[in-house]
Amino acid sequence: MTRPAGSSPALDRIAADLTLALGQLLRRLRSEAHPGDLNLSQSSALARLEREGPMTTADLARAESMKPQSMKVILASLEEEGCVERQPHPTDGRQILFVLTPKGLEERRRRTEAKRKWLVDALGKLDPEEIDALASAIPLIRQLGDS
Amino acid sequence: MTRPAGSSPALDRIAADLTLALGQLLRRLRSEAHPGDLNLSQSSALARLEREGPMTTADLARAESMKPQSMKVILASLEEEGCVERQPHPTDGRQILFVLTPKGLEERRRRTEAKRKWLVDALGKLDPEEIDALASAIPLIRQLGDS
DNA sequence: TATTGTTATACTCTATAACTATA
DNA sequence: TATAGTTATAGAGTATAACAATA
Repeated sequence: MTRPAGSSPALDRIAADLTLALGQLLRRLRSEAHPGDLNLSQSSALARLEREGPMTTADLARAESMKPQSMKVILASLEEEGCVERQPHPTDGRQILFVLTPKGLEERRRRTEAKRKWLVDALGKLDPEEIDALASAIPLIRQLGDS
Repeated sequence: MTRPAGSSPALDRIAADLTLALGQLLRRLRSEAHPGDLNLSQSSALARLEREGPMTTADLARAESMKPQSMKVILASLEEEGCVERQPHPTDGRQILFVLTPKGLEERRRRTEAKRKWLVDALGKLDPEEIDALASAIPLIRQLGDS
């Protein structure tokens, strides 16, 4: 937006700067959460179940760059609160599909509200072109995470 | 870049998408670290000392959105490895300034290398315009974190 | 008394290792 | 035997609370 294409600093520098900016924003976001709010991993898992439909622990773990044992803990907490439910796998008796419940959909909205509100306020302080530049970068960040 | 200004989706949607994308990239980055590598908080603290010069625990904690007690743990680990050193405050006997050492500079480079390399590779898969769009967004992400 | 830093303790998130059950 | 899931345990990272020292 503000800089012509081709004049990008070296990838090295971008990588370092992105890492630092990312870490800081995440710590800041976490510090804005209310007690009882969902953490990033929980809301990310719910969001993925909403986007992609029922998934197994192992598939969710892979998608979220986690070990299955770690994802199990997250799913157990979500299950206990009624945000997800188990569903037997149609053909493979070993596998268990997890499904997002209507309550899960609602809880995700409600218990990420404080972080969302803080971030929306922070975004509101940017210029429209800056917001647009940031919005354009989001799919790219997601693409990096999927690499 | 690819979308004219003014057509941004609601800030709400941007906030939610950004949060998810950041969380995923963070988990992915962490999973690429080698044993013994610095974590995001440690390297971020070192980077800040490099940029801004000697700082106190309390100032660093504020800047990094942490409690002073938490920052103390991070500084203690860095001090033990010789990455930072204490320096008495010239006028206030209560305060202790932390200074980046030459070794700290070198360790930060060396022990963030795996994460950096993975991210540089991932960036390399993007188009030049996409890299440029991402680079433009980094100062904005940093600005959000400072809000 | 207000502020800087420290100590002690606990909680959250994620990992490794060992085990069970189905394929 | 390979794979999905579970259980148990441990580690990293950060928080809260109580304390000490200087201002």
